[in-house]
Amino acid sequence: MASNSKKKVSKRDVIIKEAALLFKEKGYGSASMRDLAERVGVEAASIYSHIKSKDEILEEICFRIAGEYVSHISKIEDEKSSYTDKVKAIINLHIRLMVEDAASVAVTNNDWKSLPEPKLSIFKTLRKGYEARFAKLIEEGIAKKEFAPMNVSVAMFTILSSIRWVELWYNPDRNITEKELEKDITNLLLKGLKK
Amino acid sequence: MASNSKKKVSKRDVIIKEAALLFKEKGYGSASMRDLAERVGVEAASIYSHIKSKDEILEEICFRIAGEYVSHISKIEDEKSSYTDKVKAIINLHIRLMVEDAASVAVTNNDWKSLPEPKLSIFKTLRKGYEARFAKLIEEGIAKKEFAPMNVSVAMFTILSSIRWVELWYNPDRNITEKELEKDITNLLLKGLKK
DNA sequence: CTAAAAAACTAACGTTCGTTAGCTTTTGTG
DNA sequence: CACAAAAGCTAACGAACGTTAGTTTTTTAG
Repeated sequence: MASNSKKKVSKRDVIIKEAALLFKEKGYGSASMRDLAERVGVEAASIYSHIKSKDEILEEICFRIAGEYVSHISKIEDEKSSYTDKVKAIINLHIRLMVEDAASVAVTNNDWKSLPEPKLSIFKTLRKGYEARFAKLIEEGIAKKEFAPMNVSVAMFTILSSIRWVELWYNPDRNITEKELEKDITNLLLKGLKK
Repeated sequence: MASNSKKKVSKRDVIIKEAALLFKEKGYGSASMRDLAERVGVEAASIYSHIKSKDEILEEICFRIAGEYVSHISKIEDEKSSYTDKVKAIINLHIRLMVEDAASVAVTNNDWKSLPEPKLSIFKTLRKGYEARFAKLIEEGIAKKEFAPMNVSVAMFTILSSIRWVELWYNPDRNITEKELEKDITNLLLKGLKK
């Protein structure tokens, strides 16, 4: 019988998804291809029918997530809204990505340092660019008196990293919805920013 | 007699300090004993004159940091001060530890998952206990109307993880002092908490 | 149904890993 | 100075690692 009805999820995607879970659990350096193979239900060597190397998996995870951030911040910059709403949109973006794809976000946060050159340098540049654009929004918000004067880097990094805990804590069974989570975190962080 | 706890910095301490830097840089699983030996200026096998295993180094780092947190929160609980000041004291504790021993704190945050059982379970219990005590302070602060009503877990984890970025960013050469850093972060987070 | 393409398997490669054994050198103490 | 303890060295072990080669099975397409 036909095993695929429509657009099927490729085995490659299954491998990368499972790898994200594994890397999150054990850390990239401590996770082996044989661990991964077992989870996928296949011999270790068979994985190489779908991917070129272990490094390639990490690259794919990190750059997909980085791409999500970068593509969304462009939209946010272009919106005709207050800086408060722009920052709110960034916070919501980070929470949504974390909730929707916790494993990949966690791996990107924790294991990007294991990217091999030259991908490591490219990733760092991407991240630095994203941070610079976020910082600029905060800076302009301060200039327009929407936010209180403060060290822009401190504000930005505090906001960015304050969302990381969600990875360790959130799971859909908890009696708090994504919406409530967003509301509470956004409120907590925005009050601190406001003038 | 062993010159362990006397005046001089033992080689064992040097090894563990260097290991913290190495583990922070590459991640525990990706760092090898030969990497570590090279940094210490010794052959890999010689390290085993001072420590029992690679795992033991990770344990020592994680439990020393965990101990710092636990011992300080007892003092903070006992102080006769407002809940605002208690939370402020916890934030300052986290910032100070991060600035004073960035590498060990980073390793504890990133690599505790690699602790071997039964140490892993013990560590988790320690951390859960610490979090429960911190949460209780926030809860009481809300009850006493010092803080606005909100989800206690969300507030606690947001505060706890918001300080982690300092590891990636802070270095003594930056033109911001630890005091300024403390002031800005504390202000940002406390305003969000306040009623 | 057939044949090619894709994906799985077994086996093994060369490396690197954490660690041990056994010997030599350095250091601290009386 | 004597000499034991501490700390270093070289060599090597077995295990695990990422990965490749070669073969067989499964899936896909005409």
